[in-house]
Amino acid sequence: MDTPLRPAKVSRTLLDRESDIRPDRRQAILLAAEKLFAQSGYHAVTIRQIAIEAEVPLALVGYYYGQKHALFEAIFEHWSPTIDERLTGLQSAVDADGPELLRHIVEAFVQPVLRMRASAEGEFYALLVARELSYASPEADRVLRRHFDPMAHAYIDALQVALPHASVGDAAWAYQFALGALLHHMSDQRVARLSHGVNTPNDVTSHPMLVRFIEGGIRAALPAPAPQANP
Amino acid sequence: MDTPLRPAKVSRTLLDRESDIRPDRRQAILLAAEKLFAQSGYHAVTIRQIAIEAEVPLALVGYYYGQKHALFEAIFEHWSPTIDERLTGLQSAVDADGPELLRHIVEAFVQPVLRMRASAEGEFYALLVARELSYASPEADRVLRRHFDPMAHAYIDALQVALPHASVGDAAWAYQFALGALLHHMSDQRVARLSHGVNTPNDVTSHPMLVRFIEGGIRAALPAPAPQANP
DNA sequence: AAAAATCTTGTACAACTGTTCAATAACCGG
DNA sequence: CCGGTTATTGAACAGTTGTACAAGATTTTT
Repeated sequence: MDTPLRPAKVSRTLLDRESDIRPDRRQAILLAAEKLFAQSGYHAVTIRQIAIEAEVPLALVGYYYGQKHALFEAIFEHWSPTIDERLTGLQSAVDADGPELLRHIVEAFVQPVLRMRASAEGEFYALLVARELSYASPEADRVLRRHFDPMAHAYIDALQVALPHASVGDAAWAYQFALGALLHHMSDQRVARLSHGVNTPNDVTSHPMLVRFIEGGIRAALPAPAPQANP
Repeated sequence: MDTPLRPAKVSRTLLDRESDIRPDRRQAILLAAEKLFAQSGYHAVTIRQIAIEAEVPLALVGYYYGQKHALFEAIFEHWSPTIDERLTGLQSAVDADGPELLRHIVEAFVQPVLRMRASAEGEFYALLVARELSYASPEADRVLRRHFDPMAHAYIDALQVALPHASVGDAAWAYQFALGALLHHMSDQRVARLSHGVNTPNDVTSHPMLVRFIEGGIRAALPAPAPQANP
């Protein structure tokens, strides 16, 4: 029933020497699970596949993470500091205020995710978030409520600061539209095909386009009396 | 190896009497699979669950549809006429032309899907499309290429007609952003929670907001010299 | 009514699933 | 070097999975 929760690291004298003496197989399992879950989905991946990808024996997966759904949730627990970073980044944008507040909010919304998707470490986590959290499964629901709902509320509140005439409902709709554009941009693999090879999935020129799309979309969707003074 | 492909209906004398004499268990299986696949995902659903949902014995699923992936693809084959309808709807919008062409294209893009999501028959199919086709699995890839790529190309071409200064790449990015907003709006189940109960998933007031979001987003994302004459 | 085609069903199987456990090895502070 | 903790491993378990098959029931055609 009770599986060893992070039993190792605390008793090691020198964490720096870990990589010299023994490879960190705990993290290897987490990375393998992250990659495979992102590529094929939670239920399509077996623990044996994860063990093979991580190059560890099967039983070690259960030793470190217990049941399969605990391994799934451990991935999001591992990345939860990045959510705090996103929240502070949003807070800076809101505190700065100014006439271009909405654009700064959108940039704080989009850029950390795009950077994560482009990095080698965060590539599969970004894919995982985009693909796997849309289901109404108990696992996805728990992850959403625990890790992502607070951030969503923060962005919705920020949108209302930037657009005072928008109601909570309007801001929530706008957030949902923006989130959809962002998440689909993470996981889409057709863009090269559909553009006849012109676009590539990680093309940086798409980043400012996505920011303008979301900002312009929000301005057009919400009934704003006068977004920029023009008397 | 070879399973009976639609063996029944052709030999029936009166299709109208079918419902009187015997229930259409073939369609019951398809509907059950559609519902369960949409709710939990392809790999999370077992053939036994489908059989129970359809109230048929287990072996009947394999009798009608063969292997599991064939049942999955049969769902999209069943709905393929709706894609033709969307294509003709887009063609009408493009043919009409006029100064508000972009808005009509966006409406032709959004409205059939929203209507399908709101209907009792198409509810789960819309969910299925939004959730299950983002993976790089062989099944999803085949469905995308066969059923959805042609429609995507048609919309990208239409966007270039409405915005002559946009390149193929620009139009493809815009289509991807718009598709993301639309698909996430189909599958999201947090909107009530995030809006503190103000919004509901099938609230019709969100429809014009989504249209304005996508149209305004495209206009802002793409470098348009003068979308509306204003000398 | 006989024959052929189609539909229905219980049952079985081999492969795979997540999970557990006892035994062994490695490491640690003392 | 020694007890105690942690890590590692192969093996096995019971349950579930997709799929196939033969036998029977029903309908359609001849």
